[in-house]
Amino acid sequence: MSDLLERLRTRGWRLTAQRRVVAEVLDGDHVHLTADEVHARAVSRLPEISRATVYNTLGELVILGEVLEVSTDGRAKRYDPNAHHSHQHLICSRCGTIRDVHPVGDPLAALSADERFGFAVSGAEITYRGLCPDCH
Amino acid sequence: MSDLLERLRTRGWRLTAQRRVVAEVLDGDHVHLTADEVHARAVSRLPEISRATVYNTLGELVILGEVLEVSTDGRAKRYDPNAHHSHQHLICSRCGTIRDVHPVGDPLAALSADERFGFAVSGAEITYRGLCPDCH
DNA sequence: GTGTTGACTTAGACAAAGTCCAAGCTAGGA
DNA sequence: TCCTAGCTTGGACTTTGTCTAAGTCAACAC
Repeated sequence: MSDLLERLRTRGWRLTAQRRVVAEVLDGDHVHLTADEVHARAVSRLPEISRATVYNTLGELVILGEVLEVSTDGRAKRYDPNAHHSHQHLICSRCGTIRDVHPVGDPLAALSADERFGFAVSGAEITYRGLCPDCH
Repeated sequence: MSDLLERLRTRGWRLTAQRRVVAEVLDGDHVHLTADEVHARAVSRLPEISRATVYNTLGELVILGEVLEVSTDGRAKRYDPNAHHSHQHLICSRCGTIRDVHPVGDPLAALSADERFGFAVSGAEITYRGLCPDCH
């Protein structure tokens, strides 16, 4: 995570306490917090941090490619710090738990030319759904 | 579409003018309207229909399995009447156009047992992204 | 170390999407 | 034709996210 902050600094980011805290909150595997959850955890480390700053910082991290935005349920977007390892998501239909997964093969290969409607197809996001061990 | 209404009636649905209009608006291929778009089109046929009724009706159609809810961008959910033919979506990254597509093979086969984390995996949604013919 | 400055942060107003509720209406059965 | 459970309505409310004007401060120059 400190390398993340260093990477950002070399890209001209001003390293503020707020940004540091948001980056720390997002550290880890299988982390998929909503902006509000990030804010709640950030507040416990830096009580005066505002919602606007959390939204700003998350948006910047997404633009910089350091964090992925995941919107799987039409509710709040979730932020996934595992942006440097291509992966997909497996979500429990009952409790909402999200795991990062790595399917084999290239999903684009399954889409034949005449199913592409003239699009230049560049990527695919897969959401697997099922019941987690705790929910079945 | 009239068979849809008939199907719903045999399941105990009261066939009101409002529900009829919502069902009519959703008829067609590659239809992916937001609730607000459905409402706007419904109003042009039945001016007094309320937003709440459109939301209620769409929600019921989803529960009954007649319509799919698609949330691909974290903005408004879209409603897809093509629920009886399994399919995935191809979305233009610039203009947002959505097409129904039919990839070959079973996406679940790409997820090995030890990548399932003990989940009972039951399905997968794939969102392909790219630029449509008009946008490149 | 000190000063400067533009980038950053803040609180709160605002907006979009969706849910909920009490009151009134009506489709379809008796 | 009447009755009533189920449907619809408008509006208040909630959640999620964006915007703005004013104040603050990280990083650079000296």
